[in-house]
Amino acid sequence: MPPTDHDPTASLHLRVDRGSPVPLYHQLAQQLEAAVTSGALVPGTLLGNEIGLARRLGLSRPTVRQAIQSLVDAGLLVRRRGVGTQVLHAPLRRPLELSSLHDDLEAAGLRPTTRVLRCVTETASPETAAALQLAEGAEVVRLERLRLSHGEPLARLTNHLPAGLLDLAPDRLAGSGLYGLLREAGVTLHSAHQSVGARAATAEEAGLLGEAPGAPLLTMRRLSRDHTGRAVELGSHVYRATRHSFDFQLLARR
Amino acid sequence: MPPTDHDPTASLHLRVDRGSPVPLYHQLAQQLEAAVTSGALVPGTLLGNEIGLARRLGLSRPTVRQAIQSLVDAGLLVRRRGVGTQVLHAPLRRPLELSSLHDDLEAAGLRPTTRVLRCVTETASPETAAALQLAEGAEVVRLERLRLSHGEPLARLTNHLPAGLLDLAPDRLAGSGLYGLLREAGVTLHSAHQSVGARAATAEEAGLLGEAPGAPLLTMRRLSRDHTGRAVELGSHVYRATRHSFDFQLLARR
DNA sequence: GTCAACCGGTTGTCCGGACAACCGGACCGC
DNA sequence: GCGGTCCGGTTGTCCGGACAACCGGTTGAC
Repeated sequence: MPPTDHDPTASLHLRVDRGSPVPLYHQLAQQLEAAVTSGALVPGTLLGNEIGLARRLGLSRPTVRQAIQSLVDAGLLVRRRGVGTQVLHAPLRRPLELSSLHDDLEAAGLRPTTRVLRCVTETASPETAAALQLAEGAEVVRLERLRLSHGEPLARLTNHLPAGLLDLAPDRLAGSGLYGLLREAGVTLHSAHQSVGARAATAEEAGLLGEAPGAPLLTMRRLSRDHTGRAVELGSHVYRATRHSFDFQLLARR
Repeated sequence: MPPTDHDPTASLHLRVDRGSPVPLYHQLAQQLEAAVTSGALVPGTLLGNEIGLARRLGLSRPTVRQAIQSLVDAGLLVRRRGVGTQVLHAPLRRPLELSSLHDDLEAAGLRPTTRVLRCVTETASPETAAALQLAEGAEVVRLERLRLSHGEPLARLTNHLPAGLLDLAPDRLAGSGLYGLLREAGVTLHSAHQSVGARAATAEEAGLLGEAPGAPLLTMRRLSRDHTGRAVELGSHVYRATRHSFDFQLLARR
C-alpha cells in the first residue's frame, strides 16, 4: 500500500492577497511558476487536485483553473483528465517573444552598443510603402545601424518607420534599442511577422561586419504592428552567422 | 447621431449543436474564425457584447468568453475593456506551429519527396546521448534523408531517435514525413526547442543539394519532446538558403 | 469656451455549483 | 493467471450571477 502522498503544494505556503490589484489567478500562477523554476516543485510531480487547492487557498475552482491554465499555455505544466496536473520534465524557456535584439543581448549580460550609420527621412520606395501599408510616396524614416557586442560587430540593422511616429535622435538610439524608444513613445507592439533566411554577404556588408565577402549571413525580416493592426516598423536585418542564431521554443497545437 | 449599429454577429446565423461531442465554446470559436477568415467579419468590426451574444445563442457568458479568448490567443481578435471586442486588421496566419517540413510542403501544394541516404542503428555519440538525455553508449537510430520538392533538392535532414521507439522502414519514409510516422506510432509531440542559424556548405552538402561549396545554408536544430518531457527526436537540418526560409508570427507577451 | 464630473456600456474578475468524460487501479468471475 | 467490470478520483465543460475597472461621450459647473 502506498504511503499517503501529501499534496506537494501543501508545503509551499501559497497565499493570495485579496487587497492587491493583481488578479488572484495571476498571483497564484506567479507563485506556482516560481515554485517550478526554483525547483521546489520537481519535474514530474503530480499537483494536488484543483478542488483541494482551491479550498486551501480560499479560492474558487475556476480561479485556480485559470491560474493553472496560464501555466499550461506557458508550457510549464501538463494536465491529463483522470490523472491530474503534472510538472513538465523540461520546462520551456520562452516561446519566442516579440523582443528586440538590444533587450535580448542586455538580458544575456552582453554589452550591446549601436553605431548609427544613417537616419534620414525619405519618400518610401513602392515596396516599402506596400509593406508598411502606406500611400504611394509617403514619407518614411530610414534607419541603418550597426549593432556591436563587446565591441565586436554583430549585425547590421535596417529599419523603416512611418514618418512622424517617433523622433529619432541619434544619441538616444546609441544607448537604447528601437523598441525601447517605441515603448516610451506610447506605441505598444502587438504582433509581428518574421521571416528568417540566409544569404551571402555583399562587399559592403562584409566590410561592416568584419567578414569575408560571400560569407554566410543570417537574415531576418520583420513587420511589427500595434494593437490596432497598423504597421509600425519594418526591419531588414543581417547577422553574422558565426555569432548569432535564433533560439525558441515551440508548443504543439493541441 | 449614429444610426443604430446592429450587432454584426447578428447576421451570421451562428448556432451550436448541443448534441455534438465538440465543446460548445469550440464550436462557436470555429464559426467566428471562419467568419473572420472568410471576410464576413471585416477587420476593425466591433463585435456585439458578450452578454447579448450569449443570450442569442442560448449560452452562458463564460462559454462565450472562452470562445472569444481562444481567438484572442490565436491573434484574430483584440479585446479592450470599456470598448468591446474587435476584429484585428491583420489576422495572423499561424504562430509557428510544431510541424514537419513534409507537412508544410504538402500544405503549400508542393510535392515533397524523400531520398533516404542512411538509416542505421548505432551507439550514440556523447553529444547525441546528452542531447537526447540517454545513458552514455545507448543505441540510437541515425537517419539521413534528402528532401526534394518537384525533383529539386531542398534540404538535407539528419535525425537521431532513441532506438526501439519506432521501426523505420525506408519505403515508408519515402512517402511520408517522420512526424507522420511518429504520430502513427502513438507518439504525441508536445514541445520542441529550435535553433536557426546559417553556415557555409561543405563539399559533401554542396554536392547533395546542387549548390557550390561555401554557399550559404540555413541550419535548423530541433529537439522534440512528448507530453511527458521525454526527448523523442533530435534533428540537424540544412536548407538551401535560396529555396527556403522560416516564416512565423509572433504575439507580444501581454 | 473649458474642464471636471457623471453615466451608460463593455470587458475583467470571481464565485459556487453541477454533471460529463476519462484514467487507473481494485475487484471479481472464469 | 487472465480478462472484463466496477468505482473512486481527477480534469473538462457549462451554467447563472455578481461586482469591479475602464472607456467614451454627455452633461453640467464655472
